[in-house]
Amino acid sequence: MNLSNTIAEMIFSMLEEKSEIEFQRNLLAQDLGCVPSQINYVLSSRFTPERGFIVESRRGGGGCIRITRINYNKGTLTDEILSSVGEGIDEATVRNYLINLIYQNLISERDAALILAAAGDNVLRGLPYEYRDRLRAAIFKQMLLTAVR
Amino acid sequence: MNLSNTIAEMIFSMLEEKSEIEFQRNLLAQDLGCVPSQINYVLSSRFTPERGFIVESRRGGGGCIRITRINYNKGTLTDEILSSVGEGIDEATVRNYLINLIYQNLISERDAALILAAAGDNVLRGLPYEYRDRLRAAIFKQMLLTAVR
DNA sequence: TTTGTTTTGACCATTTTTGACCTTTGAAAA
DNA sequence: TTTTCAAAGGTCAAAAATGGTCAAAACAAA
Repeated sequence: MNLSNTIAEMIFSMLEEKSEIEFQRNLLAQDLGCVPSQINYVLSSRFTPERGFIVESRRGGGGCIRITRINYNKGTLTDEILSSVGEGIDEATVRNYLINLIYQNLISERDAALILAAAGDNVLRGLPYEYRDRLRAAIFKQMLLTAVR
Repeated sequence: MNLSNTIAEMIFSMLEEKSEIEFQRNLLAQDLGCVPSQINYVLSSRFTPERGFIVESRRGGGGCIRITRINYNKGTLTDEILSSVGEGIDEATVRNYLINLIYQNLISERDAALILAAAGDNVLRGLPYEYRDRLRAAIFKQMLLTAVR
């Protein structure tokens, strides 16, 4: 077993009790005997939106990292969307997903409108082509998680 | 929790009773066990116009600091935000506006969470620096319009 | 061997904390 | 009335406290 898995398991188990935890990166790294940046590696490789986690952080004095585990039922549309939307997605596909999500009562029409406001071409057209669908995917996943929370 | 947040909370709670308070910087600093200039730091980082506060002060003997909550007429805040957010905006400023909007009951905490999910650095960090704040402004405005509609 | 994952560390960014030095104001002294 | 000075508050930059990024090196899997 490698270090990263150990760290991940430790964090998972913390998240089993509470769905939201907070810790200091440097302290945790010290406890685990690893360099601080390894914490980031574990977070970005395992605590992703695709797996239902929201990671936030604050720097500076009193800074910390917060991880929230979002509970959604396995096998639901939410689950499927999060795992199948990859690096990029276009607006039409987002719309289709939204229609489905509303139909299945997983999000409200209002939520859908907000998601489309942020992830629609209207706003993203301001970006160079290469970034558009990638950013759209990131926004969509993050917002879906937040909405389903 | 850091000192600045503690100080901010103390001031917030004073402002809960009256919408206008006055105090002496040095006395407050002494009570809190911090250097006087830290009060200024808290004021300028948390009691900003974006959050709906006006800070005034008088030096010299009998001097003091006065903090007032801004009163908005219905709809004014939204208009004001929309017109004052220019080409770009950073995350801290968006957060400040959101706090104000929630306090004024113009949007729900849930809406604010959704807006931050889309307009936060978490997602926008994937963009080159030059596009970040510009896109954030676009997303924020578009979502705000959708949320208050 | 090739390719993907993990580990490390040097360097970067952000936020908070502190302290030295500056400005303004009112009142007492001249 | 003018001068002086103590009592406020303000500014700014350096230091401290956190967390983030990125690429190279080490390792593992195919």
